[in-house]
Amino acid sequence: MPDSTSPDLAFAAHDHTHCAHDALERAEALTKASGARMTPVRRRVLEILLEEHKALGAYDVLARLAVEGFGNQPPVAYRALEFLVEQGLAHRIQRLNAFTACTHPGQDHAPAFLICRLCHMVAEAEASAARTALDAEAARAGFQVERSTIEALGLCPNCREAA
Amino acid sequence: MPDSTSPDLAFAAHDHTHCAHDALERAEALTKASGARMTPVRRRVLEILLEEHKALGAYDVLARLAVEGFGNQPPVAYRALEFLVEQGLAHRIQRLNAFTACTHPGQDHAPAFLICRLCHMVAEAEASAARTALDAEAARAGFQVERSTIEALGLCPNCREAA
DNA sequence: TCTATGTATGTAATATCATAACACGTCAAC
DNA sequence: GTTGACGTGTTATGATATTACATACATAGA
Ligand SMILES: [Zn+2]
Ligand SMILES: [Zn+2]
Ligand SMILES: [Zn+2]
Ligand SMILES: [Zn+2]
Repeated sequence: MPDSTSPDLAFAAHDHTHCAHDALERAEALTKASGARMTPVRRRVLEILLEEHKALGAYDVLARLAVEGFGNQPPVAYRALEFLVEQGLAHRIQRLNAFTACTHPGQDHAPAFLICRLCHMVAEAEASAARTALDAEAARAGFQVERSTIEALGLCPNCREAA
Repeated sequence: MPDSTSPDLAFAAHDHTHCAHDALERAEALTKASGARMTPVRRRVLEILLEEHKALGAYDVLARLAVEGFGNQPPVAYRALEFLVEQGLAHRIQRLNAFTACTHPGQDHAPAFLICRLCHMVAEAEASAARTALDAEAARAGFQVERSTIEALGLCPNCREAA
């Protein structure tokens, strides 16, 4: 996302090769800067997630890794995914038990996710207004929010038009 | 919730026996009115969920059912839970892969959930403001929201005070 | 009443998602 | 060159969820 006021690019036609390549470069730079180690497995998992704006299950990722000569046991995938999530390079989608590459690495953010129920594309959306409303409502009950999950299921612009 | 402007009772000290009994009665009335069949398994599952303001996994529910002479295979629990969710008598908490009894059956609602990370209590909170913000942000991306999940993890008033 | 129909329940088998525990390899610090 | 931190690989297991099929039960016609 170029800035916090324009909608996410994921659903729009775009040069995805560039989009993915760019995200990977930013990831390399970020990990280098933070001292985190971007190893071959981790890089490859990120590349796999970046292939499409969709969410992949850990076992889908694992299958891809396995045929490429990496380990083929679940922890191999889960650990790399966990690393990416910790580094803010990927997100976990609770609703799908799956993971998606972050489209704005480096911008500290807690987005909402827009999940198309037809084509399964996933986009990030600005969630600060929704979070503010949620935190306020929680506060009325004396509850202190630490993290929140905001995920929407529906129709992306493309599938909506097709229907 | 007495009305949509007061916070959820779940975290507050209250006569829970009455709270649960009342919810069960409303559930009976609602299903009767709608023609849905409140069978023994389904009623028992709702009673189990109503015992506490917490979320229970399907297998926890199943274990309880099994010792009481109901079936002891997963579909027994999952089907009853699915029924209750469809009827608006229970909710699924995505973050926990678990289910909780609805505290306002009959009021058509799509609440947010407040999940205490210490005592594991779950309360419902009014989510319309957050949803409105989310829908608006989604619309900017051309996305049409059909359902959304809003769940907050944090500290309930009791645990917050204790800490 | 009998029987047809839809719905609920029970069960077996399997699929899917996730983690614990331990062994081994690499690399940098000392 | 030993130590310690970290990453990877593997085994085993645990946790969550669904498919498929058989059986029981309610209720509505005939
Ligand atoms: Zn992101
Ligand atoms: Zn779509
Ligand atoms: Zn109560
Ligand atoms: Zn608490």
